[in-house]
Amino acid sequence: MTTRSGPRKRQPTVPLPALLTQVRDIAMGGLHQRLADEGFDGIRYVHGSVFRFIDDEGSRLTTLAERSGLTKQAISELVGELEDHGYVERIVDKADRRAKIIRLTDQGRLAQSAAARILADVERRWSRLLGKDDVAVLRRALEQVVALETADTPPTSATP
Amino acid sequence: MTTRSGPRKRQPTVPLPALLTQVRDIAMGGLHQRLADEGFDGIRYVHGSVFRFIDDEGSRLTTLAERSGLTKQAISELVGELEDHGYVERIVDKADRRAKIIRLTDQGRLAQSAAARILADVERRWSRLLGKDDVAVLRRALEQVVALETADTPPTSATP
DNA sequence: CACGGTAGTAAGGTTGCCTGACTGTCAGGG
DNA sequence: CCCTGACAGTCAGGCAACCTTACTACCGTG
Repeated sequence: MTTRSGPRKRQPTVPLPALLTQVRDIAMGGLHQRLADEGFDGIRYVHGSVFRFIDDEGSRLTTLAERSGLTKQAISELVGELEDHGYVERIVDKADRRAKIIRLTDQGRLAQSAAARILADVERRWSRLLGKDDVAVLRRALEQVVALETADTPPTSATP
Repeated sequence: MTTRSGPRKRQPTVPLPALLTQVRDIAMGGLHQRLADEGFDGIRYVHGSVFRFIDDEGSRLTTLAERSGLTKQAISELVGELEDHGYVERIVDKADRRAKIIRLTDQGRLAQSAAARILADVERRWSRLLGKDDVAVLRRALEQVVALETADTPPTSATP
């Protein structure tokens, strides 16, 4: 049975934050569904913080933490999981033996580009459904809000 | 120390889900900041699921759970917290003594309309910053995506 | 070469949910 | 009637995704 919503009173417009969350969940749901379909196993929403922020030559844990706005411990756990699934590897930095370079494996690179491709597909699909211009405006508007309203707020994780 | 992001390689465009999350967090942050400023104490993000879905005449726990997509237990805890802060009250339904009607107190109604007012302000502010039309398109696009992509997915919480 | 700073790890706590099991109440049929 | 299945809500316990505090190993500089 289909989640009866019952008769809503009040509530003329859906609050914007709720809309944003719903749309994000739709996009993320589609992304991870298709990643799983393509055989990329064990990738969870949160792992986006690694895939999104890692450099091609690899990055330090600390760097990933700074960029994602998470703590080193949080990132460390995510990296550990991705390592277990073979998407990244930790290699000791020979120039600074305190540090380890987190680097995508070949499989990791595949997953990363698959994710990018799928998200591009999602945007194209939406362009088809509601018009190319509207989706372009959507994206631009979101980017501008972030640019204008971010005095100095660290990014709140959020996966690709 | 302003969260040095370092030189990003790759990543031509910010992934859409990340943008959506960032914008939502900006809106929600502003909302709760201003609610706190206006003296509405103890309201947390998650409480939105109650304020958003409760009817003016009050609603049952089960109804709130269905509408929000959360479990009865989760909603129950949120309601308990709001009750502690005086925003809602649980009254036994005389027609069905299994049920309790969750109803906003006067203070709760104040908070609810303050939230609506503040969110409207946020949208107005963004209209000023990036053009009325763009924000209108933004909203419409989000609503359409939800409408078109939601076969039968229960709403994922998301606060007002 | 001592010492403050940085890279990463370890341990444990908090938040926001969930599942499963339970109590009390309702309503329809035997 | 009252019995039984369904429903409203609560209780207990668990898990995910974070966080803070505390530590060890290594770096570079004076």
